Amino acid sequence: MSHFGRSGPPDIRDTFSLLVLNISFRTTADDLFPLFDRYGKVVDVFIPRDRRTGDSRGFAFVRYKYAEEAQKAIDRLDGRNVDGRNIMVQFAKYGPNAEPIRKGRIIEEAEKSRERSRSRSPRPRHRDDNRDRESRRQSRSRSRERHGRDRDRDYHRHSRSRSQSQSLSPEYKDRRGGRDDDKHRSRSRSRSRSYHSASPNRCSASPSKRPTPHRSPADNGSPEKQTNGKGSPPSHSASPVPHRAGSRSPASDGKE
DNA sequence: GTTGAGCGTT
Repeated sequence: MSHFGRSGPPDIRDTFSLLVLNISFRTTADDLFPLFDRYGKVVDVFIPRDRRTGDSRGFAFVRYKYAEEAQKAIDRLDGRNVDGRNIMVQFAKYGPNAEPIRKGRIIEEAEKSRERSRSRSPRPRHRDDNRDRESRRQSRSRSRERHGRDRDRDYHRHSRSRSQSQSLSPEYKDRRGGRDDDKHRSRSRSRSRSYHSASPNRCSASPSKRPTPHRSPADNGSPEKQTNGKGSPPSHSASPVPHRAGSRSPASDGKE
């Protein structure tokens, strides 16, 4: 029972994946198994680890055999204090193979055909009510990236095209002299996490609305204006020598 | 020893 995630996925044919977030970094699958297993039949528990360090990322995946048990576990374990941290249990949105998951269950072709006219609603009894989930921590930490686990992906992204510089230095913004626009740009601090397959319903945005607002051509024409106008690159520093109170020289360094 | 948004492996 302690070999979760060591032999790969056992069988995700009809298993419901639950995503457990906000778990302690010390929490292991073995610790979550008894907690979730008491509410239903847990098929497997997996906690993604870091490739470099191998530490837990802070979230785990619990696969249930039945959705009803999974839902019960969510309602029971969601917001529960585990290892000193309030864990958040919810249905997984994406599958291990980048497959879309519906209510924690991987969408299969067979099921899609079945939706033609079969079960009206698998669970029409209750709806996802945001009772105390809304009380989840609003204060999102400013530091989304601690070590840079997305660094690998961003690294490649930068190589392709960094038209939209996510990290805009304040100095660079002053150079352009357009702070107002920056504010708007700062608003859309989307992580730009383009998944392989996004939900169609969510992508049903108006075509007229441009998802990627390009900056005004005027800004592009004169992205930066140097007061000197000489065209000196900003990389060059204007203050070469940081003279100190007693500018010591190698020639007269004999005395302190 | 630390961190704290999110979506997964043999």
